[in-house]
Amino acid sequence: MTIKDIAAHCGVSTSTVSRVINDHPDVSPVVREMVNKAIEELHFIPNNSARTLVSSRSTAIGVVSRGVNNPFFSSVIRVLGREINDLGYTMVLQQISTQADEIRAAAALEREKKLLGVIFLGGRFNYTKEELEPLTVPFVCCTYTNTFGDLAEDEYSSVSIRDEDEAAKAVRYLIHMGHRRIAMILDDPADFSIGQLRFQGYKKALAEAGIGYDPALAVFTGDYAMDAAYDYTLRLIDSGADFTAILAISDTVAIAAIKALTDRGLRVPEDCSVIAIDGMELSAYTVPTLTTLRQPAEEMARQSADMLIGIIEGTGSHRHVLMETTLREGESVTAVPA
Amino acid sequence: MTIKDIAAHCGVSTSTVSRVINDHPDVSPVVREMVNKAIEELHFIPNNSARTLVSSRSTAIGVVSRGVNNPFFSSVIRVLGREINDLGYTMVLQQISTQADEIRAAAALEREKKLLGVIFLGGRFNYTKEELEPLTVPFVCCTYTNTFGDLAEDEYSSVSIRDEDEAAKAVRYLIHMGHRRIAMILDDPADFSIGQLRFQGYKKALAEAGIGYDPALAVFTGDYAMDAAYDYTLRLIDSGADFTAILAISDTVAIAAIKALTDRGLRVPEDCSVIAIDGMELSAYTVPTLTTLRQPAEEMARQSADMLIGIIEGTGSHRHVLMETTLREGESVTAVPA
DNA sequence: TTGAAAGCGCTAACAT
DNA sequence: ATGTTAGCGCTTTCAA
Repeated sequence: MTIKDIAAHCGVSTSTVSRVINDHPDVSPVVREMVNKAIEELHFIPNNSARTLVSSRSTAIGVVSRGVNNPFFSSVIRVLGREINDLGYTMVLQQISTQADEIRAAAALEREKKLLGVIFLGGRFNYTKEELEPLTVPFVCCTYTNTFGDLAEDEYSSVSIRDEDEAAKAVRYLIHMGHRRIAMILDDPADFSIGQLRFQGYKKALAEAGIGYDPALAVFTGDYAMDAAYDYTLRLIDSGADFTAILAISDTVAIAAIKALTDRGLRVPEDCSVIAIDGMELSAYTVPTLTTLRQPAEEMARQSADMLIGIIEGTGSHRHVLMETTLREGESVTAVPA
Repeated sequence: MTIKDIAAHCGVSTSTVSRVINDHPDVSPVVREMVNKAIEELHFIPNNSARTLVSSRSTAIGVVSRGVNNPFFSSVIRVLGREINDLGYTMVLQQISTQADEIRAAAALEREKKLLGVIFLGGRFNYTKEELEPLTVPFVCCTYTNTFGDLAEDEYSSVSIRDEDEAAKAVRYLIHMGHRRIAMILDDPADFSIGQLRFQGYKKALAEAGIGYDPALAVFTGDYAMDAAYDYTLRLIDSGADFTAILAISDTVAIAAIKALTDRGLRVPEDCSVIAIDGMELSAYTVPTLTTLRQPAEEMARQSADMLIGIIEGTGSHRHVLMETTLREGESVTAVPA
């Protein structure tokens, strides 16, 4: 079943059928109607490869997700897939490890799959112009932005939260609840990524409140793995450090931390409060439920896809969207007895 | 940069270049070497669309995942993506709701994207030959098999666990621990799917042990959603039903159930034991950690992809692989005091 | 408004 | 072992 069959069936030329398929003007309503009916009846689906070949224009949009075990990304990817499909494109998903280079991966993918654009999930924040040369299609950073790099604002798009501010917000909330000895569990304080920004926010909020930063309360696990988060929290406790609250960089890290606290006989939140940033569904059902700053994952995904496709179709331009988290109060934070 | 440029650069014909690219024999080592070098140097990447068009053979493998919120599937999809890529194919992912028809989705995808084959995640167990006619490429059912349908064994592949047996195993474990009043929380006892099979296993194990099946202890939530699981568990408790243990159909359902028990002042496992089937990483860090039958998600994904590609490449044939779960003992099950 | 015809980049006979 | 050639299904000038 090809465009030829439809043409023959309708007694018109293939070009006319092509025009109908591509919504070109210059086709009489009668013919258009007829062709559309034939397409419908004969269940004709245009050959994507042929279209791509001749117009050298695919429908592929790449999604490069770094840090494979992040459940937060799962929901983002789900929405991304739906949105990309609904708008008539195809998602090409590539999941790479935290160690891998997302730019290289995207550049290779771009050439192989003729990508129209790329959405990055969980990349670094310090891209340089030079580094990005191999990538010739527009891209949007989803859940982060190029804080530490030298990219111009109009060279890329981003959808993110103010990581520094949000972490500060979490700490302020703890301080508001009377906590002053606040630990933080994160991957890496100097990774030019989310960890670094949130760590800055943590220190900033402490400073604001006149609380000195105590390195003994900053725990660096190297990644977002739960086993590491658990182990390092145990060490923090066993070190004899004095703290009444913990800010965890993610919900999963928080859950592991709560487990560690519990296993050492500390009650959450009575002996130690725990707050995180993410807001995954599951953490609303843990014991205790997690108090967390909820990122609007679905909305961020939708915006990313829409923006990229807008740019691809020439109807939009590069923008930088900042979203807000919302505090989802659970049972893991309590006020410090005066 | 096309095959022509390479040909010109090397002073050979395009067919020779094509042969090198496609690893055909009949090329002298010298020429092959030269062409490969040129490809390398000129950073040539063959145009996928042209290849697909002319050979009417794409590299696309469809993955249709039903039941979008299943975190268990996330890890399966991750491995699927990696495996499919590594073997030189492209994963086309389509996530559909539990209400949607995976066969229709796959058939549409097959035509649009010229799929070579399909991997189904979380489909129904009762396909009929007729129903599958629109799907003309080989497929494998991952994490389930066509127990209730009329497909011949050599018409499809599957990688699954013995759902009935595994559920029975879980119940036997509880019985072994001294429990006799055992509730089960599942989606639907007659969905021709995992729920139905595991429910049968539950009843079978009870019968074996001479324990009567009590409908008051079977909770049907309609789906795998955590909020429903939570609500229905509350109702179970509030109904005054008498039970000392719960089998949950999945880890997430178990976590929601534990939350409900806890919120009603029941301690897990002292007042009620909970066991589940899945074995996601996160449930090893909940309070209490979940006792669960771990499904080998990664291995199941790998096998599914390898089998399908084997069939596509003509080196394998349809098979039905059954995997075993392993008991991951957590803290959510305890023996009933004698 | 419509049709004829020239490719898009590649593969696979078929020749040589 | 290598080259010649005819398309794959579609879009897009260009001409009518």
